[in-house]
Amino acid sequence: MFFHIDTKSNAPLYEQIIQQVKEMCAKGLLTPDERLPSVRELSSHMVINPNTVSKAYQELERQGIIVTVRGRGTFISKKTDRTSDPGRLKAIRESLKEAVIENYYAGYSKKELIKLLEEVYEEMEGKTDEN
Amino acid sequence: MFFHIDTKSNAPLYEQIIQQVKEMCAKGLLTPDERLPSVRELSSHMVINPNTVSKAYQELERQGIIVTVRGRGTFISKKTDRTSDPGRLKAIRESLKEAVIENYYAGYSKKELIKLLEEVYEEMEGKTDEN
DNA sequence: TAGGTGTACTAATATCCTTAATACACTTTC
DNA sequence: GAAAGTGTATTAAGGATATTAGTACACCTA
Repeated sequence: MFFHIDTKSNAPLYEQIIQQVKEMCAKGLLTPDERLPSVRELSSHMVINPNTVSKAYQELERQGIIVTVRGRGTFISKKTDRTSDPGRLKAIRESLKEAVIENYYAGYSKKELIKLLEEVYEEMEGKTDEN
Repeated sequence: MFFHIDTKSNAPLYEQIIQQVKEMCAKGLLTPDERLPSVRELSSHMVINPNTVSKAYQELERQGIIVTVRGRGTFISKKTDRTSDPGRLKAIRESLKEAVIENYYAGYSKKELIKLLEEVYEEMEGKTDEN
């Protein structure tokens, strides 16, 4: 239930934590109301500063991913549909756009790119085959 | 044939230039052997430092997107298939993974995500409908 | 009360981004 | 050859961000 640091990455530590929490939620490895490690616990385990962990948790709360309760800890939020949130849609399109550009330079076809997306999707969802 | 700065973005100026050059190549708005604006020309037009433009061009050359010729200028490289380049494939998967995670929070289905990818793809390629 | 929670604050350091000014090597044109 | 245009290299400075360190506070639970 902890995270790992990629020292080769240019991404800040607090963003690496954010990314991994979101990824684990999407994968179902973290479920609503589940408790995250405390700030001090996680910081000492990752050998980083408590402030850095706190910064990550605060940003996750700002995004609605987690909820913090003073004196008790931080917990995964209940998932609410946000299909009407234009910001989320824009973020998806932005990521897909980057993928399409990289795909252009890689030289794969449109079909192959879609197949790749399906692969990544199934790795994430654990091969549930609805829709 | 110039680029625009998004002051709201946290992305560094030189990365915004890189992104836009790659996007224009993928869209076919920049073609092989076409000449880019000179470092001084672009920097004065964008009202930024020549060093910043130079940094963007050097990174683009490192990625094989452009070629610089001393005393002549910088030009778009000929496109070569890189389907065997594992780095490119990894970059694509990474972008797709981010899209899938965002898609999880947005609450769209797998079908809808694939449809979104097709939309973005066609916006890029100008609706050529092969494969 | 004791120990665990998240939070706030100030200070210091390191790294990155950007600008500035100058100089050099190369190519093309006249 | 001279002039003007190319990309590049260098040093210096300022600003923003990321990270660490140390301390203190407010809250909850046992």
